[in-house]
Amino acid sequence: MRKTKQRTVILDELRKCRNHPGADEVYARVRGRLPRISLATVYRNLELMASKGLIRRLDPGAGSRRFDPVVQTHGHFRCTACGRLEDLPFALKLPRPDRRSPWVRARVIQGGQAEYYGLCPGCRKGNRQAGNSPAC
Amino acid sequence: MRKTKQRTVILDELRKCRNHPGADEVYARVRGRLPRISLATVYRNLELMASKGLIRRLDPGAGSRRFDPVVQTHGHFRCTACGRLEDLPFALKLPRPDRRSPWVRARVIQGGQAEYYGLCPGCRKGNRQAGNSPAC
DNA sequence: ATGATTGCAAATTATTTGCATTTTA
DNA sequence: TAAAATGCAAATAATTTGCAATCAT
Repeated sequence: MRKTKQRTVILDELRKCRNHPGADEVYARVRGRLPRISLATVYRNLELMASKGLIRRLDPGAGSRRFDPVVQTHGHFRCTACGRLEDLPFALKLPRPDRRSPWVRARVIQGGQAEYYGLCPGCRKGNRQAGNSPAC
Repeated sequence: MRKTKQRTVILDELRKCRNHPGADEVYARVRGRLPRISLATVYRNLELMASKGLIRRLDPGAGSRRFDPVVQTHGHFRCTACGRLEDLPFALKLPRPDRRSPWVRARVIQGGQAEYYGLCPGCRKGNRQAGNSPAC
């Protein structure tokens, strides 16, 4: 991974941000220092740095918004290779935020969700293609 | 909320799915029973039912993929009104999955993440617009 | 009858890709 | 000087919206 001006500034701006910004916001900030940078470069570098473990990508790596018929809170497992999302076979609950805390009192906590990620049985074995067995 | 054939079938198909499908997959399944349904109807109904608490929407409600300069696992809080994503001011860690479990042994668990969601201080007070104070 | 809901098509938004041109190591 | 990275524009995806027609209450 070569050191480029763009990469350096993107990482630097992201680090200055308390925001967990999206690519569009990083782009806006970086443009203040590198007016000729392109949005594609920002996308490419964020993904690259995330894949190298230099930064962290939140939200699903690919695909679309998912829906769950089960409303009750429960944990999930997401395959980073094929995108499959499944229920955990064991209970996983987040601690209820302490209502005494000023931070908590300043907002309305409606709920929470947690997920593990990694490779599902199929992708672990090598056939790591998106859309592995739709399995309904 | 009126009872329509489309709505009924969408919910029914979602419930038959162990998949946590996206709108596109629900659409594909529903079309088997209602060939003339439109994708827009599927999107509208999934969002509507989620807003009514009939089903659950996973993944961010709006906006784009987010990045975090801090690689170390930590929890987040997401505002459902303005989309703001912030770090929790307290530690939140998921239990390490039990390696004895066959389910766990069948996959590679790379990590996990957890978030609470609700209303941030600004949106709680009523000025619930997307993009409230970029705050960097 | 009235307002909610639909289908369709077009519009947005988010992200990715092809390719000729730099740039870094 | 070869491979990697960039900018630009065009291509995909994913999601939303306007609107006239239809349906549920």
